[in-house]
Amino acid sequence: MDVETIRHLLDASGVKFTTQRYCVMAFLMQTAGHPTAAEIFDGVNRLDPRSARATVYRNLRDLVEAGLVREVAVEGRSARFDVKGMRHHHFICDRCGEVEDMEWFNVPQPPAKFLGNRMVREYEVILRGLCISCASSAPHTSADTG
Amino acid sequence: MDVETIRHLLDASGVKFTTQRYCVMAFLMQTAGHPTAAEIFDGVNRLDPRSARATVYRNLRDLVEAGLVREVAVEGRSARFDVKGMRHHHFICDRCGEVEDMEWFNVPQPPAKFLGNRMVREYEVILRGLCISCASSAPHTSADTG
DNA sequence: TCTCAGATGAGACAGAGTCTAGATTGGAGA
DNA sequence: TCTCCAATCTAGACTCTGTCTCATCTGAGA
Repeated sequence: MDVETIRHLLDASGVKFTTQRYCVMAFLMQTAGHPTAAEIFDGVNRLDPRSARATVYRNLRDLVEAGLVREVAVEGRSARFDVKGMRHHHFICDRCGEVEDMEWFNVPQPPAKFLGNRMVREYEVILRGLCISCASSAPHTSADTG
Repeated sequence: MDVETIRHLLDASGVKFTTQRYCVMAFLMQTAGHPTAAEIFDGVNRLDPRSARATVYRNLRDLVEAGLVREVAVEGRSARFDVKGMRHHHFICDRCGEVEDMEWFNVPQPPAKFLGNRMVREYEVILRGLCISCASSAPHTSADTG
């Protein structure tokens, strides 16, 4: 992902372009999984050690607010982040904690009687269970998909 | 929720009954929302100041492991907990951060081609947007649910 | 009553995230 | 190019959340 593309993304979202923000966006775009803030801090500084921890956290928050980055809701102590690209659902492994993207499939809108006057901006499905590598090493049990 | 009911729940899950565990379960059962561990610690000690912080955290972890309590996946620094009762989805307010239960509605199983060899134990839908009270005080915008 | 495994309490410790004050950067205008 | 100023960054102290350790307590069974 080149500098100009990221510059345009930031401009379009009203976020000023800085080297540090570029590094965060570039790291997220080249990383397949859902890195924690600490991993992003490490990754950014491995390439070019110039971002303070506070800067990385502040920029992540700014990018989330601007809608360029998504904070993934998972149990556990540290926030995980995800560049907003293709829509997808998430699969969380019970055993290793890995968060995987699941290809998007349509989910019916919640019935209006349940929503009341809530305004829904987005939704996603979170699936839990055993990821492919943990499932292959686990004793066989029947899956409960509710 | 009386003592004997909770004692039976704990027994049935192989968790030894203690006063501290009773207090955590009772607090969760009488609390409508999704309290954080710190709120549970406060709540338990408001009723009967006898649980140390480590004990509350340890018991919450034990109860989650035993399947009596669910840790709710939300963004933010602190874990939120929920007694496992009726299945439900979750609605997270963008503005106030409140986590609300949404009555259960069926969601189609993810297509097998997306799942691969993953073993799904459970799933839930997480909706985001504005809760009823925030929506009523917000300027009207169209909801983007797609 | 005694024993012992498991649970608890107190507090030190570690990790994750926030805040603050001063320094730096970069765009606008002269 | 220089100066000004607002936005941003850095460093590190700080807070909050959660875990760990170890001495003590509890209660069930002998």
